[in-house]
Amino acid sequence: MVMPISEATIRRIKQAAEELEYRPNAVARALVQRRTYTIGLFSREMTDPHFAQMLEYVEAKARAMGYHLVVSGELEGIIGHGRVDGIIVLASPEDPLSRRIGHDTKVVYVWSSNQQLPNCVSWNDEEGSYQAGKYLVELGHRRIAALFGDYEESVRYDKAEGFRRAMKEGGVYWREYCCEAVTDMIDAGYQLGKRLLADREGITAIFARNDFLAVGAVKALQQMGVAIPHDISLVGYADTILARSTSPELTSVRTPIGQAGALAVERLVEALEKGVAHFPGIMLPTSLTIRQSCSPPMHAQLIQDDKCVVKEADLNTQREGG
Amino acid sequence: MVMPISEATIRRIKQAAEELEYRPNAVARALVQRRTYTIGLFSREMTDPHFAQMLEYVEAKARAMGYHLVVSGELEGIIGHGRVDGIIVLASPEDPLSRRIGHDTKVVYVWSSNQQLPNCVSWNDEEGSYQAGKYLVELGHRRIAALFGDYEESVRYDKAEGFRRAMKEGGVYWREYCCEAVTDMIDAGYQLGKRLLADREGITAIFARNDFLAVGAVKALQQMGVAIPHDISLVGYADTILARSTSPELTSVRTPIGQAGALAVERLVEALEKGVAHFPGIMLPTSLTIRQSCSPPMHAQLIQDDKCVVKEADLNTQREGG
DNA sequence: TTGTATGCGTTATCAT
DNA sequence: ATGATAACGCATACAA
Repeated sequence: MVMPISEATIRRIKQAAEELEYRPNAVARALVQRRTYTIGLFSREMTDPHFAQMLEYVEAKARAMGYHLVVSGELEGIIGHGRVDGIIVLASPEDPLSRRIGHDTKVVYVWSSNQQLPNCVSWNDEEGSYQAGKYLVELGHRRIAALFGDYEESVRYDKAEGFRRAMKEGGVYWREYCCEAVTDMIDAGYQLGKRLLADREGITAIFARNDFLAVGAVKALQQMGVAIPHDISLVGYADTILARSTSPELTSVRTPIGQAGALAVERLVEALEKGVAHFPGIMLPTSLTIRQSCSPPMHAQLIQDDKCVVKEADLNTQREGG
Repeated sequence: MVMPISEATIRRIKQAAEELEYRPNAVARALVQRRTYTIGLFSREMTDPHFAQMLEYVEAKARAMGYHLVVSGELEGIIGHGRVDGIIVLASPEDPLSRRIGHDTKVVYVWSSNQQLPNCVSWNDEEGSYQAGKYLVELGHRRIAALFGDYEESVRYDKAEGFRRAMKEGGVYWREYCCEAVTDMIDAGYQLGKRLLADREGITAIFARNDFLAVGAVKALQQMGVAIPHDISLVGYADTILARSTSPELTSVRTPIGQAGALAVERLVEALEKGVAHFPGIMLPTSLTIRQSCSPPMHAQLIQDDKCVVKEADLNTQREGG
């Protein structure tokens, strides 16, 4: 039974604590309370601007809720040792990596998904890519390229599917550009951009799977004297600082990663403090941050009909800029 | 006295531990050992690509040394509660903020400084800026602008001084561009770039205090049809991903922030495990990452100076590469 | 070699 | 309303 404590006593205690500069030892408290008030954040890529954006929100929200944040690039280090009360995992619950998390560990996943996954705060990259593709189609583009980079990354498939859906729905011609073993995304974008121009397919718009590829493509286009968006429009993905670094600045699909991170903290803490075992999952909308890298296709004469017949002369004109 | 333990016993114990899936409780260990094997990382700006680059190294090094990493944007949260064994502070030891750290807290600072400060892993932004300035002077530039952004940030002064030293030493004309209350560095760079062009002072090279300002300046230059580096050369600072995002890619002063972070972890752990109270401080060299945003001033007719007469023919030859 | 007691700093319980 | 005491899970020192 909890007894009320007199005002005077409270003051006295606080006074003494202040004078002695007493700070309760968090470790001892954690031991007896079985609560560390610490949450773990796992991520494979800390250098990614996308991650940095999220980290800021997660740290701020965790702090606001009275929790500390330990960051790690290795799962084993933070789980199973009573070091953290729960973890936020920047990976899909369906990722093989997630199998290494015991069912006793409270965890919230933050990742892209095309469906609501339990204990997962997500957004839909399929939808985001669809939005990008649809936007280009609605601007009037009839020959569109997608820069996907390497084949490996699983996230690519969602994006590829969304993009394809928009292309099919619009009934336009499209072409996908990939390459193997990408070590440098910007350079990959540059190489693919050059290949795209060399192919002379009369492409008037490009969708890039991420801002790195988009930025690389911008290099290729500008180097060949192709004007953005006049000659070719371009959409990036993730809306990182990179999208603001080119001129013109890039229209880019914005993923709600910051908000997702903050929500993940909220849900995790809720699970921790209210004993909620699972939550149904949250799907956050993606959006398109429209900047200056897209316009309707300006070479009206290039476009004869839906099938898009390109005149040789115009192509040459287009290449003169270099 | 330590007694040797038989091989058989060790195996037996390990076997049992494995079978029972025993994982020692880190909190209880921390309590009795008075060691949490956790270090704190304090930083004000987690979104900065500069920070992201450092985080990766700090986390990796800490993990490699058997330590965990808690990240916080607030100092008070991580110190004085026995939560961490020591902290790495991304600020100068001379920063007012550093006064809030008790002398009982093991701390290593990571920050720019023009002198070796105790318990501080640093690099010299004065030197870095000098290198950038000197590089431009040696390329033959005689009218150089510096983009400093806002007046407030203290780090600016080191950079300003280094730049000025190079200008004075080279005996060239220079001009500094600042603005007040910067909210968006890229935009500030853009605004300052436009102002610079409007001033029509015959500037042939620009030094920017950071990559954000540089990227903004690139926008302004390209928008006004000024060719980089043909008409104006440009040097950024920090060598972040932004420096690789423009075309041409930016020559940028590289600060050894990753290495500094790793070293900070090493020194901190050393202090923790060997009881080293202080270390004299480490000064790491800055360098210049040379890309394609700088060249000798190409407007030969503009430059009467005998130190740098460029022939028109050479200019044309040199431009072919682009 | 192996078992056992004590303490780490706090919270929670019980008795006063 | 307050003081004493037992856990929390582990490491260590000491006894067996």
